[in-house]
Amino acid sequence: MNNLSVTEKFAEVFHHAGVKLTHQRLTILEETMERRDHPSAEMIFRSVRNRLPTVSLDTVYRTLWLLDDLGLVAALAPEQERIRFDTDPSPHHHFVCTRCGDISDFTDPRFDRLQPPEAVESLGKAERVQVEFRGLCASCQKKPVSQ
Amino acid sequence: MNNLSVTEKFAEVFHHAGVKLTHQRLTILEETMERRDHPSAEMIFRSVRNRLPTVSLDTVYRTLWLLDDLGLVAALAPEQERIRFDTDPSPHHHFVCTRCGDISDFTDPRFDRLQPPEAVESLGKAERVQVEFRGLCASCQKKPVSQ
DNA sequence: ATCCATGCAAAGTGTTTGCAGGTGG
DNA sequence: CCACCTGCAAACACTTTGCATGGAT
Repeated sequence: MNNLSVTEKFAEVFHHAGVKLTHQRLTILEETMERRDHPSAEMIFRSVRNRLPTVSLDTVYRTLWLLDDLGLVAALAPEQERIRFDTDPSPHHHFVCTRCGDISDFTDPRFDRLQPPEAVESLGKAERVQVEFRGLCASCQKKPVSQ
Repeated sequence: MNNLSVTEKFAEVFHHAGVKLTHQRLTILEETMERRDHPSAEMIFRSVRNRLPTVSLDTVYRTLWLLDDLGLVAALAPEQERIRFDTDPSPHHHFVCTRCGDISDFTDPRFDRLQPPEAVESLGKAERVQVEFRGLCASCQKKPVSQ
């Protein structure tokens, strides 16, 4: 019964946003939500294809960005963003704008001293810690609706 | 005199790594280190081109990855890594392997409650915080020298 | 003199877009 | 039934690679 209510919740989110819940989208959503790694579009594409052999990669991309818009998944980099380099070797932290992708630095000694919890010890050897706040940057807040 | 010693320090790092400090590399390094934004390869390419009109984009790429290897800059995504999606809507944090790029989740209520310092308030409206530990994951530690 | 690095061009990869036909609400 | 969505293919953008020349130690 939990399954049912989860699907219903999805349906409601879709309905509220005024987008159609096609069976491609539902399949992509299901395959996506059941993962606990951090899959690329390609990885999701492969698992969706097992259930829906005719689905296309571009539909997976479009659907993932849709889910990102709806807040059901979180993209780990803003759309169309390419690799960037951090040129500041001293310890600092980031504020990332979820709309324009701009990354700003700030410093806070409290954060520099954060120690990895036990859970991390088993994952690997932590050499560096960085705190990331995400939200709308000042300049994107000023133009609320514009693209 | 500080300028001089900084350049000397670079020269020493290069020498110690057994790579040549060509004037292309020095120019790229200088243009890179003087930025405090988070430039893409293309952005660095444009500023280097002002001083060195014949430099090619692929040299900039190769040099940036070299600087990353030397620890002089930090790439904000592992090499060849494409966009990934976080499918877990609940609050959690990341351990990122700097070699293979694998992202693992862990939870820690202490981190969920971190408040943005004043410096962040002026940058934008923080909606979410995520702590990221970086280092070698357990499986990469086991194969220390491998490709 | 030798090896490494560069520039060029082409290939490669991941991602987006235009369009015609199909489908959900 | 109409607008939205899909699949296909082509376009696109960013990044990497092969190779021959040039340059540094």
